[in-house]
Amino acid sequence: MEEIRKAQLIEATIAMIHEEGFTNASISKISKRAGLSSGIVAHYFSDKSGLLTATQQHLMRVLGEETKSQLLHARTPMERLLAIVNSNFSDDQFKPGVVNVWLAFWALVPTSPDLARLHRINERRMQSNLQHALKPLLPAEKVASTATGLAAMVEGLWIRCALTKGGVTPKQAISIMESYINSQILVNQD
Amino acid sequence: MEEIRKAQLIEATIAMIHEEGFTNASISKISKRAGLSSGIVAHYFSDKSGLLTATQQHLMRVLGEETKSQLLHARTPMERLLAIVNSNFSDDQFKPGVVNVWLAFWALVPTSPDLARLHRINERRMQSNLQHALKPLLPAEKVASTATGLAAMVEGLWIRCALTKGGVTPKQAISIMESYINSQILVNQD
DNA sequence: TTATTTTGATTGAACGTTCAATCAAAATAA
DNA sequence: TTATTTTGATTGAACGTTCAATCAAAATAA
Repeated sequence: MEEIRKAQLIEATIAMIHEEGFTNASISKISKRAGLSSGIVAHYFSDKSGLLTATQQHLMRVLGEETKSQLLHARTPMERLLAIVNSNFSDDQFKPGVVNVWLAFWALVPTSPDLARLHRINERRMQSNLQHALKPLLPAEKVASTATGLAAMVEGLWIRCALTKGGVTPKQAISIMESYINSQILVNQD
Repeated sequence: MEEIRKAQLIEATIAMIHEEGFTNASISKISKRAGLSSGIVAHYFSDKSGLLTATQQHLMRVLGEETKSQLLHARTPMERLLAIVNSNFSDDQFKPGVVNVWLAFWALVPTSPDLARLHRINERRMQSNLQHALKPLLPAEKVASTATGLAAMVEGLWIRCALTKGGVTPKQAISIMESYINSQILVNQD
């Protein structure tokens, strides 16, 4: 029961943030949308910020599982890199509700220790995944900085895909990142 | 008088968003911080969203002037590229208030047509600046995509510098972007 | 004087939180 | 079995607070 309710409320939170924006997603609207009463949020998440933290945690878990599942089928280092990149640009990651929650999340990181913690976890996981995949492809001293550059590109291109309709498509974004990876490998081999 | 007051209020907005976060920056706190009364905001900006739009516009103008000024001293195409990159990573761009306003700005773009407009303007200016600088360095068909990739890296690395203390430094960020530029040039020349 | 700027009290809506009350289901007792 | 007790999920009204917006009045400038 508890897990069902939590899932309902998290889903309703994403939907409301999508429909009315982060600022207008109130507890009463969210709970009504979930078909539940307003008091239930306090019962399961103690307060509003608990609900928002849980919602972001949920999105990070979804992304993490998508990455893990794509990594399963990857055989070569290059396939592993593309698996990581692709999982960040899957359709799931561009559902409008998801986009708005991630953007609100970043905006709240500077003032919420809980969210700052989540942010750090997410960044480290990405960095570690990329470094592991890059290790066989680059000289040791280039691995970390290239991983950081690629992680930044993932973030920056994702934001552009998400915010600018009529701008870069996920397909173009992936090709730009492939070009970055390939040129870094090419330049560093000899 | 009007310009003085507007500047005071914008500065107070940035300060309050820094000190208490975007969510808690109310009109009364902002105006008190500026040493003025609460009604004055409506007088000069018509409403709160007008004040926020003007604040973001101000930050974009500051960044634009920083870029323009750095471009003045650039002689070669490569110097022009680095001027653009450097202006995005100057100390001014990492003042905590400035960081929080930019992050809140992105979060509000999906629900505010005014801010979406500002966002598009900013993105186009960056893209155009980068393309102009890259044109002499790359084959024509590579210019646009490399500019997009570089713009994304600027954004992504800036977020990392801003949000993750103890993470990437602006200096490292710039070196990562230089490496991207150089490898793209090298790979594409023959 | 007249026009402009500024104040700050006031309004009313919206919000997050709290909590006593409800109720179906499960556990226990007879 | 049937009756009673207990649990825990859930409700929804009430509370105090905060907020953006309004506006008449005061202050200031021209």
